[in-house]
Amino acid sequence: MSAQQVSANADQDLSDLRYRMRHSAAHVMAEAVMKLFPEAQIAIGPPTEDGFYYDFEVSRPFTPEDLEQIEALMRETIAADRPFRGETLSRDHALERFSDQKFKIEIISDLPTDEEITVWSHHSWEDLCRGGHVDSTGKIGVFKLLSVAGAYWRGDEKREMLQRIYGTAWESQEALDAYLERVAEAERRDHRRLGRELDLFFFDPISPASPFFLPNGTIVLNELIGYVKELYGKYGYQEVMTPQIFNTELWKRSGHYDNYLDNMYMINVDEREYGVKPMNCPAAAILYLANLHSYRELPIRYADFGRLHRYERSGVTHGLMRVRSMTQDDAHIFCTSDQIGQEVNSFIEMLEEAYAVFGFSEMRLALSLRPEKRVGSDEMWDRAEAALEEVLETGGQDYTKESGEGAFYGPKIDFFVPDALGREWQLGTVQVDFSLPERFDLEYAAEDGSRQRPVVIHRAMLGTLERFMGVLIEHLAGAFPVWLSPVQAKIIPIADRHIEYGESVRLKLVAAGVRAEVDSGSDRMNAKIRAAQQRKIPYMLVVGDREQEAGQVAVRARSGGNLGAVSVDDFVAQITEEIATRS
RNA sequence: GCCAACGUAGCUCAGGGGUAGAGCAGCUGUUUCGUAAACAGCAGGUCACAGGUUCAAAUCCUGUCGUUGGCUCCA
Repeated sequence: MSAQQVSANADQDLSDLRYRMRHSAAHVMAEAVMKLFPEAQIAIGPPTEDGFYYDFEVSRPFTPEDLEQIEALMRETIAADRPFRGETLSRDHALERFSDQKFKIEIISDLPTDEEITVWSHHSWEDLCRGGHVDSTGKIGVFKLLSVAGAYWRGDEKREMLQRIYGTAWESQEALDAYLERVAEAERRDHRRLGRELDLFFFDPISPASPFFLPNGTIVLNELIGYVKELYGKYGYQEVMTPQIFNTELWKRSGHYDNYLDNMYMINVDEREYGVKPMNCPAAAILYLANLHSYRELPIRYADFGRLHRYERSGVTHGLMRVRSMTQDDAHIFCTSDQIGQEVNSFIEMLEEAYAVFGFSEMRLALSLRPEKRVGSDEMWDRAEAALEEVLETGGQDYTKESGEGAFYGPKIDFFVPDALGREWQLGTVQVDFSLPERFDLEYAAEDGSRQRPVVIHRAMLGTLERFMGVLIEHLAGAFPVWLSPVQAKIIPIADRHIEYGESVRLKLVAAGVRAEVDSGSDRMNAKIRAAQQRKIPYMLVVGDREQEAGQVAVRARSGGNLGAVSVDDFVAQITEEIATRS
């Protein structure tokens, strides 16, 4: 066996141990809850990525004091080191055993009749469970209860709201501490905190869930857009601009009025009803209709950075990650069905080029296939799904197929990237649409002179730019590469007599297109350096007598350390190169 | 939308029926300094908002708004 295999096996053993510990901890927690709340109805309690939870129906919500008591009881059970035992029961026997537990009865009743029913117990407490436990409660390791949250029974918002207790369990105190440290680090990377600290954006209740971008944040956003536009030049897109508000007629035609009205902001003016756009696609269709199109023109790629507004239910918004006012690097490609493959391929190529620049390596791809409720013929779906799948297969990317998850109008590929806490967010997406061309009666003149229906591909590369910026901030912990940094170089005069020289350095940098500022305050150099470090400014240029004398700047990098003095011209050349190459 | 917690100065937070507090940031002055915090002073508040209880409410109660953690949702 190779060393690699040994370590792979060790990883497997450890994750298996954690699974069993956490699953066991959930049982022990449920036992403790039942002791304190004998009337509790217990639902389910699985292990998770970092811990475990268990859902309960109780007469009142759990308090922090309850959690302490539950923890104390759990410690007793763990200290008593009760062995876990499994047994197989008949269906009737199981129903009888859990006769006062309505959720368990529902689970048993829903099991296929030929399924074996197993019960796992430690000491006198038992739970319906397919198994996967440590040998005894003493082997549960180090655990901690974390929080209480509401959760619907069976994830259905029409069913009972249960109380879920989250906990975490690890094989050692060190592993638990490391986990808690990871959580603390994630908090330090939280884009909402960094957004305030770096003066990027803020929120105000006057427009809930809608970010206000300060000058610094606007620079980052505009740099992102500038980069996307650069790629658009290379990949053959044309930018367009479309209105913000449309007569309801448009939304009825596009299907949004029937399918998306709950998420739209509606306006009544002159006794007519208008909708603020939540998506750009219908406007793209109107643009397409403005002219007759020949097959020779296709594919037509219209890029639209229009601002969108969606009413998101309260409780689902989250910093920049889920907002009500947003901009996407959205585009609509009008092409023949034969061109779907190459268009999707070219899009993914562009996306990978861009994501590599941002250092997103943990991307996940999902291919979402036809849902039950859909438009278009089976033959069209066959072709579109096959086209997307072929692109993924030939591209060699890992991806998961998610059946039934496609949009009603066509299949799609989504690109997910995790935030600081490991929660995944969809950024890029590419979606084939058979519906829009039908609804808007889009046509092109084919080679034989006949009128044909084009296909529309909706695609967003960075996706919603607000969300992209949020994920990017967490990914970089706020330390933007030079090209994205709001301030690229901070000039730090050591004493007041160096301000004038510092200003001359600034002018040279600004002339070269560099965002540079002079810190002309009366703080000591050390304090100015500290302030610049905290702002995560990539370069600090210290100027004192020596530099002024020699026409130099003493360069300090954000990453720490004095890089020594170089001539102003050399520094300008170096930083402009770094900006131009987005390195 | 649902369950829960939270909302005090620009930020981070203390205070919890009887005069509104700290640190950082800001402003003013002094200091002019060589690679992560000089010193002093000043200013800063409808304690989210609206009702109620009380002699008295930032504090207790109710409602509203917002935020956070989950759940549900997410073309």
